[in-house]
Amino acid sequence: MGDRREEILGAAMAVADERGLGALSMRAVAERVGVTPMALYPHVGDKSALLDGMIGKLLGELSAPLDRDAPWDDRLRRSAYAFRALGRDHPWAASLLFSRSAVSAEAVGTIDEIYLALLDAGVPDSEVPRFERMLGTFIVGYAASEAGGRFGAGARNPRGRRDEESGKPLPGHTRVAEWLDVEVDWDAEFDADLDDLRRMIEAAVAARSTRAEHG
Amino acid sequence: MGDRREEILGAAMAVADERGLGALSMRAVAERVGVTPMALYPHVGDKSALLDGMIGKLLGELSAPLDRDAPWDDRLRRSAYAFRALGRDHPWAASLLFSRSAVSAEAVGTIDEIYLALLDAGVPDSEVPRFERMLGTFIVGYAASEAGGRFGAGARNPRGRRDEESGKPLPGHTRVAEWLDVEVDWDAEFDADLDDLRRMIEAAVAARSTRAEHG
DNA sequence: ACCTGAACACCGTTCAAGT
DNA sequence: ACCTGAACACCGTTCAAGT
Repeated sequence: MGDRREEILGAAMAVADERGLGALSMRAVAERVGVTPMALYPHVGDKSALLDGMIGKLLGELSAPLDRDAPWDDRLRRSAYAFRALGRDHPWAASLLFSRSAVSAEAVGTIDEIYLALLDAGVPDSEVPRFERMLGTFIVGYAASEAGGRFGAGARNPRGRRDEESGKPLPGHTRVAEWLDVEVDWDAEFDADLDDLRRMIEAAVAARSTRAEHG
Repeated sequence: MGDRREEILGAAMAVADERGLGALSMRAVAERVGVTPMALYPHVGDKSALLDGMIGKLLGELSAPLDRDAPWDDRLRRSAYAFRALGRDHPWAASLLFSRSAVSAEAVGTIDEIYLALLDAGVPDSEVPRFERMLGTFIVGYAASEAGGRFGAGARNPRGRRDEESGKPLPGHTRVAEWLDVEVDWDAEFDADLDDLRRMIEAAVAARSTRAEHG
């Protein structure tokens, strides 16, 4: 039934993996399936729906590692890793994750894991959705930055202390110049960011309980 | 000289603003300028270069509000607002910000403001670039989520306590269910997120100075 | 129910030619 | 130096027709 659909989505993902999102045409997918372009439409809808289907399938395969006995921050970290790995294995997905809110529909299992981790951390119920959105924004953003090239090498350090074109002085760049030329370990940076976010969550919990005591 | 180029980039931005990125074709831009499609190429390069030029121009216009006497967190907040406003006024830009590392080249003034704010906050020089990337990832991600629909309404709360398709239980969703149906004030959420990030920065500074005392 | 083939209205980009 | 016009190799999607 949805068998052919699954085959088509798989073919589309393979095309995107191998040749990029720009080469993903209905015609290319059809050729890979061994069928005429028009034969795709009854199964996956038009191209926009095909893209939705692709990220849906991808997120559905994102297995949430249970292990509910592990500490909340380990579980959170594991979910973050899984997401980033997904963006690394399928760069075309990173940009799509922002535009298709279908995200939530299929990633609902992973989002539930994050809710549970935040609850275990002591985040009040009312704040859990916001923190999930915040962490999700950062994690998806990090994956998209890597995949898309926002963390471009070298481009960050304008040679010298002023912007070449405008001649405007750049005192901030000057002060941290020595740290702009170092090669960045993106795995380590992601870890450091997650550490800071974990501490942020702990601090939010602590602030809340302090307020409760004095209130 | 670059006069015509500027005119073309302006026309391209107008087309994208009015009719979306999907309707941005070389032909549409050319028509708006009152010229043949091929006349664009010497001035802005091919379509990929045109897109680079568009976000370059946009980011160049992002005026960094100086006011260097204001507290560091106010300045940081103002930069964050400016960026989000940009994504709101030009939704097509949000997705492009991840893929084009040209970002940094033109936004270098704003990045310098953020460096200075972080330095004033007491962040050690070596950590400033990482925190800037982290904040930038979140801010651009937030703008992209809004523009692209990742923060989709309603889709977040699977009706009931289980995923309809798989039948898997969703205990996290169940516990926070009442907070998933409330209408979100995205301005307030952005403010709350920035507050938490500010506290995160303060905590990082405090942790560092404590370590220095005991070391 | 599922697929094909021809056709339509678009693309980005090339090339040779015009002034 | 700057632009045009015709052409090429693509797109997504329609429609009527085939089995």
